[in-house]
Amino acid sequence: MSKPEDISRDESRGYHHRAVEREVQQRWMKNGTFVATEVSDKPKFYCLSMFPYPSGQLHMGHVRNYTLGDVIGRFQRLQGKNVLQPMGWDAFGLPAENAAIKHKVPPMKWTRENIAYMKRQLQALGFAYDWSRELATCEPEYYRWEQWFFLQMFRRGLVYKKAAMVNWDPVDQTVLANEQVIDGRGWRSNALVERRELAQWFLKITDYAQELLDCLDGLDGWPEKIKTMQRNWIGRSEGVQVTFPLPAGQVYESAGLTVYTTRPDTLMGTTYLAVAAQHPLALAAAATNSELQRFLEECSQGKVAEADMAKMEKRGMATGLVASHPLSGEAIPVWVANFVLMEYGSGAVMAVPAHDQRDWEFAVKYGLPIKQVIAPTDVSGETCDISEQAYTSKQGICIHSDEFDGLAFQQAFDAVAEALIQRGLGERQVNFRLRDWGVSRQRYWGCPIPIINCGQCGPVPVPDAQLPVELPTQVEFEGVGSPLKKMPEWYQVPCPQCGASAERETDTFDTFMESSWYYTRFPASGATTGMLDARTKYWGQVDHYVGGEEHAILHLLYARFFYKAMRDAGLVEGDEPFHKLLSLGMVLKDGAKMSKSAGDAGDPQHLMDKHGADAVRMAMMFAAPPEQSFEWSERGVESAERWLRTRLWNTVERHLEAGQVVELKTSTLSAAQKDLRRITHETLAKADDDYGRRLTFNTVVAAVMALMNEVNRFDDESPQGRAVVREALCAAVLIMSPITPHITEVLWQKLTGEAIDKARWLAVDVAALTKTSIELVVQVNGKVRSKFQVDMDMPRDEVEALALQDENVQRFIDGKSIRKVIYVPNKLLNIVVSA
RNA sequence: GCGAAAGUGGCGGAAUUGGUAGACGCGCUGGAUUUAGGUUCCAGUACCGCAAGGUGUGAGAGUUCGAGUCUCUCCUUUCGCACCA
Repeated sequence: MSKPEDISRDESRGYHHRAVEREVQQRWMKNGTFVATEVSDKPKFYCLSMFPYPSGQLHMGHVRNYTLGDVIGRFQRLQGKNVLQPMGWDAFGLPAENAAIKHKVPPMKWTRENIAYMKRQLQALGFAYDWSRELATCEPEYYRWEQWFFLQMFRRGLVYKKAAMVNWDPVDQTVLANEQVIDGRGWRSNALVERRELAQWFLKITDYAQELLDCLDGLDGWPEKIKTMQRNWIGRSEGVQVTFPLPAGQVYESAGLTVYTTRPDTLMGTTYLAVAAQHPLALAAAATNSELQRFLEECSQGKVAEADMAKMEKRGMATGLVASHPLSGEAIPVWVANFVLMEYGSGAVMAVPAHDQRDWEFAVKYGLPIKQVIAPTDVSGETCDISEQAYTSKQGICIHSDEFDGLAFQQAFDAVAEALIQRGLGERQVNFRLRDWGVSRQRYWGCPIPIINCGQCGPVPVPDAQLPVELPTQVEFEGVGSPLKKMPEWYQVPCPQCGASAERETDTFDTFMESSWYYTRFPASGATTGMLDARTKYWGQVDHYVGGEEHAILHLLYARFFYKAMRDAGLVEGDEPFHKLLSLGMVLKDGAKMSKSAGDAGDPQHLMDKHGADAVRMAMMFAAPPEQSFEWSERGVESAERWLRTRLWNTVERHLEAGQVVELKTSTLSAAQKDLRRITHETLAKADDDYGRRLTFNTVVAAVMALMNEVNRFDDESPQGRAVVREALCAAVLIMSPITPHITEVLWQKLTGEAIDKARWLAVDVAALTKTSIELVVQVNGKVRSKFQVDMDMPRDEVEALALQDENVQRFIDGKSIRKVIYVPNKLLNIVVSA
């Protein structure tokens, strides 16, 4: 047997990642190995990783994301599935504009160059993508269908324009969606967000709020965490809309003031009403009250982000108006309060200070009455002291509420609602926290909104025949605002309806639009006569979607909404776009998230050059389970390369050098041979489960390492010994192949003479898993005192007798009486003795 | 404040159904090979203890023959939400 060091020093036979990876990647490209077709008798498997923004170069977060996706896709190939794994580019977005301003590079050129570089990196990492389906969202042949579908939604009443208070990012000079505002700051610029009023296009995602909520229950393949976050975001609540009549003759002439409450059981405790500063009633009252006018200005025009309002002191002012209680007729004063949101409900609330903490604080501050109408029951054991804080629990019964006294929450809810309905002053209502999706952005580098604004006809859709509305790529950048607004040659067009001179929308879409439907376009790649085609039906739902947990709400909610809208337009089948979702933790470096927003990007290129793509992929998979965030350490890559070279490659080489291998005869194996064979098949079974069900690839690597340790310990050059080793090596290579596809492709060829593409996952030989003897653990009072080998399925009394003879066991039971003995067959015997 | 998840050696992590805690790897220690460094190979490596043995999964209780795993209280960290009426 040759010594290992001989192999590692032999330049011609040793593992050289560069040569191996280049050769294998060229073979894949030449053979079109990963080009997917719709003609197959295998079950389809659509495996998708969230496409990247082409920022310039890959970072370690990309490497993790795409390796995990690739491992899943390649494992499914081995399982005999017809796998589609496409890749594309989420190519619109702010960094291209920033680069244009900074380096005087046109955004299209900058973006295409980045794509070219990052594509080479992805190819060097050996991902099994069908590159024939590559797409970039900034190309007109992609976004023309986005414009087309937007107009479909427009015709179906899912699109509207309104002047709205928007989150204005003063640094990026753009509008942000609520989801893009984090702690009052822009999600990308981190600038303090201001409030501004602009005319905006909106998509009616709220039409689908209930369905988006309900369908979450059916998404068994999604992490509970993500579903919870979406549920909270949608924020469904059940309540009652109550109208407080307004006596005539006041400055605000209206029959009543409508509020929304989830606690109609506390209606009798209402002591004042509060409206938002933007509420029409407040504006009317302010018209004759300059003090109030100043207060409203402070509330609305103060550059205050919504999220900051939470920390603000509660402030308010009486409007002078008085409403009457819908049931008791009592006079109820109307106040303006800065904590009431115009955007939610009706922009007005009934204040019940005894049972709502905000109302309580406000009432205490302004000396408003506090009337308790709910009392804790004796059973609940709760106490309340209204002078200290509000009693907000629903565990209690009504008091001081006339005919409702004694009712519990749900009874009181129903009874009050019924009383209001009968008087025509209320109705049951379901409310959502979710708001419609504002999709207009005052940016250049995005998909143009296909609308022409005509002075006569209003907003007119661009006719389908004129799509796409192409974004001009020859533009001047001055740094602030959109260049489109300075290009009359582009925006001045005749109205498609009346022919009068009109202007194009110069706003572009939120880039979340592109990523809301790209997964349906890969199957229909290149279709020129429609957004999608029959191939979309073949590939259907994405079977496994892989991406960062930071997209839990934004992207995943929009994509679900789009899919339902596409379904209702007859474009796709099914209700949900993503069957299973793998939500990745982040790759951290010195505590910072490794992604585009965090500066230091952690370019994997030098690691790939030095240690090879397989080593980088393996180190990434071995570091931690997918859902967990972890701090990246480059040391693991060196160690992965060492393992691939010394433990895997050299061991296979050594085995092959020793010559031919005879057929394995499982019936005549020695005990040691059976042991190795058992470990081989245990490893296969574990890898199968970890890859397919648990999605823990770190433990797959660990199991193969343990198997190879066994192979290296196994010293048996007999024909059957070598046959058992051959089987172990084949298993190790095959199991590793989704993670390290290059080296394993070469080794598989060497071991079997066949291409690994033709290989199927090895079947576990159940017979090989059986043991003839096991190590039995003997405990005394739960502490391990002895271990010995016994025959499998040895009867209890024999095991017990053996245990009681054991010297060490005797020491611990000596002089004590045995109270009971627990026997777990083939595992453990616990002798319980008294002191 | 509310909600969710997580706390295991020097480090990353394993322990899947309540049954031997620390798999696998990194690092470290010793040895071999080497002119030397590196590479590679072998051995050791939770803590205390010469040993027998004892202790040990954030802290404390509980259930159990037996708890990293289940229950309760608390602490810490991370993430999400945050005047949503």
